[in-house]
Amino acid sequence: MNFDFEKIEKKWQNNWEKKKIFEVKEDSKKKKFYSLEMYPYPSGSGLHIGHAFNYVLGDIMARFKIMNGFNVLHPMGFDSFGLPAENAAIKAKSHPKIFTEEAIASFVKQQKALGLTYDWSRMVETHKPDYYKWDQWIFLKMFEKKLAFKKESAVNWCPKCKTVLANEQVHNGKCWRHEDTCVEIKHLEQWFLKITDYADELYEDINTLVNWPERIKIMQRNWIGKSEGTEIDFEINNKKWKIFTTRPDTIFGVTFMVISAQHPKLMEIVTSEQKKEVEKFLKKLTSTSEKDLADLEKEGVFTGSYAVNPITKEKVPVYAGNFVVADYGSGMIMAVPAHDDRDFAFAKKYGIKMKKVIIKENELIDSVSDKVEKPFPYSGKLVNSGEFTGLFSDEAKEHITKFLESKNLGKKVVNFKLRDWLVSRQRFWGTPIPIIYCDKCGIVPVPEKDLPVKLPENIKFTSERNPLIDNKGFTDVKCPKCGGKGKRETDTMDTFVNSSWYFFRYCDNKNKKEIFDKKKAKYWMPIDLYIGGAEHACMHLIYFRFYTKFLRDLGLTDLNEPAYDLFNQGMVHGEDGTVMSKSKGNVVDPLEIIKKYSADTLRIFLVSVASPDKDFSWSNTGIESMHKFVNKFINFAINIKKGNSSEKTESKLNRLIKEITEDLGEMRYNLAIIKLRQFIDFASEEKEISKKDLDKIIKLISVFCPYTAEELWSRIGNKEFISLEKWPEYDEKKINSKLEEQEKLIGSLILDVNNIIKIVGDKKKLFVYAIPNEKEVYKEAINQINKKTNLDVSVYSVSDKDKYDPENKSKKAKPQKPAVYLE
RNA sequence: GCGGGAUUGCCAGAGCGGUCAAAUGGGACAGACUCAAAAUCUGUUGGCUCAGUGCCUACAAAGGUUCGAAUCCUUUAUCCCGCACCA
Repeated sequence: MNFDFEKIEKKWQNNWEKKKIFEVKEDSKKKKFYSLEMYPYPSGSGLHIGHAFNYVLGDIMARFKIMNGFNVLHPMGFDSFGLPAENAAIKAKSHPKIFTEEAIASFVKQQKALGLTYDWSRMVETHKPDYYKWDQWIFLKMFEKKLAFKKESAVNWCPKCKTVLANEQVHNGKCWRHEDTCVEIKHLEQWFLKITDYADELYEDINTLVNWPERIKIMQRNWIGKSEGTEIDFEINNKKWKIFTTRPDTIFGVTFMVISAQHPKLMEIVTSEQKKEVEKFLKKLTSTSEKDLADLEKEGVFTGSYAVNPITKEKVPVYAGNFVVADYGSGMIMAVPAHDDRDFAFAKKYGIKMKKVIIKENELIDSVSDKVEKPFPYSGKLVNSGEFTGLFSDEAKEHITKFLESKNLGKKVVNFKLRDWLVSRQRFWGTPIPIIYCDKCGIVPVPEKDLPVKLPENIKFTSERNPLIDNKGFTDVKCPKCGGKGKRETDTMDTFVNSSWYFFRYCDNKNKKEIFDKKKAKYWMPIDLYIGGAEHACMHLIYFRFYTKFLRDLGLTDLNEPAYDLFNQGMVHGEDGTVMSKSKGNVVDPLEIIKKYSADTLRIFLVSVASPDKDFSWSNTGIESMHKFVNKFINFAINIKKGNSSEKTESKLNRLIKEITEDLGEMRYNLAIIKLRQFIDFASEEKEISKKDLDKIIKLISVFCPYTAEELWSRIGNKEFISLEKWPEYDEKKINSKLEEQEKLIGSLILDVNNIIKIVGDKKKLFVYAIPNEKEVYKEAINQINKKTNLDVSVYSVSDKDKYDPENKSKKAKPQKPAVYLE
């Protein structure tokens, strides 16, 4: 067989490219489908098998949709700003752009090899000024609306990345890029995006994402962390201080207060007598900050001040504590040691008194002792709570809050765990923040007409710090307001900014006048199917929702959400079942696989092992066998005689089309492939098949194996690209259930015969005794039975007088179960 | 600690109330072809019984719901993944 995969792949790649068949335009007459895989960071080590899996999943859907008449937008781009390229450049004393563009070229080459239906004319590269210009533009819009702002706060600093990180980029106290590196807490002035303004909407709209995986939604809900409670004013030194609590029903149990050690106004509370103690404590904190945060014991120190409980008017001591989060709520809490585990631990340690105010609902008030042996942090019935005694927690929460509201001492509020997004990075290879500092005018945004603020080409990585700082050509500018001396901001933006809206730019990537054309975006958006890994649940997948909502508020889109359908693919593990890693030596390189087998073999194998949302392990024998199947398919298509299809073939083919069409729509690629294989096993045994049916069969495989399909398609005499052909339709009427029924009967007969042979040993002749009306079924199948059993077959009806039946087996015959005799 | 998800035959992986001793692939074994091998094809692959439609034990473990459970519920165990002092 003359089928050189390498040549064929090149040939069709070229043909597709020359004819630009995957380039698309808006067409209001056609239904659109936006199929998107998360764009990669173009790392120097190239495309790995996980990328390949990701892209193939999306590509199969894209191809399926194209063939079903959709106008399919299937673009690809690169998240090409970022640290690895910068670090490589520092090492080689070069420019990150060089590394980045080399890496992109190699990515593109590999992606093209995979036979993907990308519209390359829409490629987006975030490190190019014509892209990041619009990052800056959005930043200015946010600045205008006070959503981009600068503030000093305690921030996460990764000593390895030498930059600050967003909350989302800190996992277990470590940097997301450096599992072995604890982040440090630094107090710095940094740029933030006010994502918290959208917290409630981001939280509530999760409910509209019906086609997102449940676990991603749960993760986002946890991350945004909406909780409803009460804000209460406590008086400290004649000033009101707010606290947030979800348990206002325990307010009679407050025996102390704790203010966060990081609270910016901590010192206002600290009395002069306690100042030394507090400062000692704070020092100790910074030295422990590098320890594993999770194991920190609850510690604190008395501030010297007392707070007045707004309801009981009791005076309770105020502590500074290490376990109170500074920027959640108001950074201060009311402590109820009898009903909270943490408060209990703290009170025990410092010998603070406790007061029981909640008991179990079924306990009697009088029978309860005042001693607190362990905290009871649940809802219950109030005791020792003045006029509220006897109420259940839920009603008490309401009544107490109303009471406070009536006295103007508190109110119902909603709080979120979500923090503002820290976007400043002290690194070179990112989007410059378009801000100029002027001694006279302060913070001045770069005027829109001056965008983009370009990264200089001519830079030197001399010291450890961001080379922008020492680049006078970059930093020294005139103030756009007063014309005086100004200095540019040298921090760049988090790369997650770039990826927060790239999917909009695909809709109109060459637009020089606007971020994108509203009409074009309206046509293509939202993303119909977004495929990527689950690791972005609380980073990219929150940010891109935030940006979409912001763009909507700018009037650039009507959408509340960028993607209503999200799919998380599983991980591809090494053959040993563990995560692929160089050190384990179990890495599979897609390029090598393509070379050894073919891109089609790789594609179809990747989606054949398991359901695409599940992790699966690479298998060398598995890909081997898939390659055999691809070859078998080719042999079948080339060698089968083109004539007429049997009724059985037609029946099976129509059922196959029906089922595969359903499976593909639901992304059950693995099941579709099984059915396709079974069909080919069957069809290979057929004498001939009609050209029309063969066409359909090749179309079915084309979504998995596009190169092979194109080649076969043209070899059997078709002119157009199969990639653009119409998906086959099935004819329900051709599905012959009678034939299917008969096949089942023959199958079970053969099973029985084999079973008997297993027991009694080899035989030569088979006599079948069917009940009269089934005789014909078996008669028609004589050849088939013979082929499968290698026996000389005779078929009788039980009522046949002249039948050969020496042991009188025929009397055992039943409907659907003929009697048999072997000799 | 909290919250998700998983647990199927030698392995991988379908199945998600009856048609299930459980698709499909890999592996293993046997057979056909061949001088032989590779490729290809066929069969077997829980146990017992047996010239077949039978019985038993089975889908992590134990209970439960049901006429009926791999499939639903409860508890337990193991594994994976997220969040971890958010008041």
